[in-house]
Amino acid sequence: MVQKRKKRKNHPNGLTHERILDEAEILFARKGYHAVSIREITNSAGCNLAAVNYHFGNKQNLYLEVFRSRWIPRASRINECFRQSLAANNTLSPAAVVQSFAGAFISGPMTDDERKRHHQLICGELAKPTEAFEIVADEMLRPLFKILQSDLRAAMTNEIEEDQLTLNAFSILAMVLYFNFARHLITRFTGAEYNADFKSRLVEHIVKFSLYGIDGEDREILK
Amino acid sequence: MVQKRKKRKNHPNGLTHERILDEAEILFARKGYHAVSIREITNSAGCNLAAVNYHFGNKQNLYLEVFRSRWIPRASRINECFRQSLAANNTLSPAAVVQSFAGAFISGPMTDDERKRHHQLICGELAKPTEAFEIVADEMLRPLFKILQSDLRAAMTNEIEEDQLTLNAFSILAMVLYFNFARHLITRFTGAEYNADFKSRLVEHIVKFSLYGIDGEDREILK
DNA sequence: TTGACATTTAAACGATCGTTTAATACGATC
DNA sequence: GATCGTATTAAACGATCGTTTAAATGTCAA
Repeated sequence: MVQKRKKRKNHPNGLTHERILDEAEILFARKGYHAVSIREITNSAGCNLAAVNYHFGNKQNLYLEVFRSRWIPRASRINECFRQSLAANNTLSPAAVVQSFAGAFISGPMTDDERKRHHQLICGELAKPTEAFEIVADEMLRPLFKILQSDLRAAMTNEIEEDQLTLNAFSILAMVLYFNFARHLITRFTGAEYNADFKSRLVEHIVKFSLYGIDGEDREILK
Repeated sequence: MVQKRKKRKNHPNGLTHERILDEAEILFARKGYHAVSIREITNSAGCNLAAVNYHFGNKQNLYLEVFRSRWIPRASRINECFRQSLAANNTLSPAAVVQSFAGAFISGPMTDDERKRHHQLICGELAKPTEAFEIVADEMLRPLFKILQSDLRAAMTNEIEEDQLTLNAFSILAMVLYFNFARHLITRFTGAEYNADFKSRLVEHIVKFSLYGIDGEDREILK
């Protein structure tokens, strides 16, 4: 259960411990916790069935470890991307905040496969929360949400109530999550591919909609 | 498997066939398809294990029947509520469209338990789509979405491109679904109860945000 | 009342689940 | 090369899964 100093000459790609986490994430993201068996994971990882219980104790803990060692670090990269993208602007406008936020999630620093896995995992937790949701909410969502809120407040010219600001931030988050989340609903209804063009259109739309609502089209945006 | 003319004097509350559907919906909504066993359902329904396979063939088909006989009719009530709420206005404004739409989903014609079940079921399908998603998308979401789109177009004064209109409708749908969907995320971050007051605030917010974005607070809305 | 059909029941099926065990293989240290 | 702790393995555990079967029961029509 503990590895201190040893290395194995071992498997073609990486340590068993890591291979299990990789395959577990892929399968949990694709099919959900209960639809994946330990045997399925260990077969994909090319190791023995008992390896999961040896390295992670049990299935539930493997699932949590996927979030701790895979999901959270990737979420940090999104946050960092948001932060840097916002810092790149010399003026702090609401448009810049929303654009940086949406861009970090929709275009972001990840490959498409990574992003898909990432959102499918959080999606499963939003749908049927387990203990993993505690990790995600406390370590990622709440800090991110606070930052979005304070950045928005700092960027806005006119006064706004705290409750109103919170709801606005939720609405922005709603669109960002939804456009990742309900991706196959959107492609089904529009026929649009989720390529670079469409994603930048989405970001642009979210910015406009967040600033001016459904009539946002006609106005100037990036000041 | 077939019932033509018979009636049983039977069980305290209703026919076995219906009791199974009721309990199945509750459990599928609460825990998800794979986390619920047939034995759990039949125990809750107070009937024999084999009743599910007798009445519905198998577990998967019971799940689909929950959507066909429970979810879809309730979704139709939401659509009807939206339609009537919109017809109650004498003028067709974008605000009226969004308000009717959001109101139908968030306040709507259902009890809170019903609405929770309803959204948890669709939520599971959005997260990990099964065959049930085909039913939901074709019989409910697509028609509803078309209506929202055409109502929006009819209500708007200035010209707008079709693609832009589609994205606007998606954004409205995003907020409506999200504020039901991520309910426990919102209560966790805001501490607000989902009571009648908060729900009407949500509807009001969605209307304002959809019309004027994050700066919507200061302007006149319902003309 | 009897025959035909619908429904319910108890029991068992084989398959697969998560987990455990005990033996073996390996790698670093002495 | 012997030793010790780590890692991997094959095998089995009991539990539970979805499904099936065959018998019992209930209900209506004749």
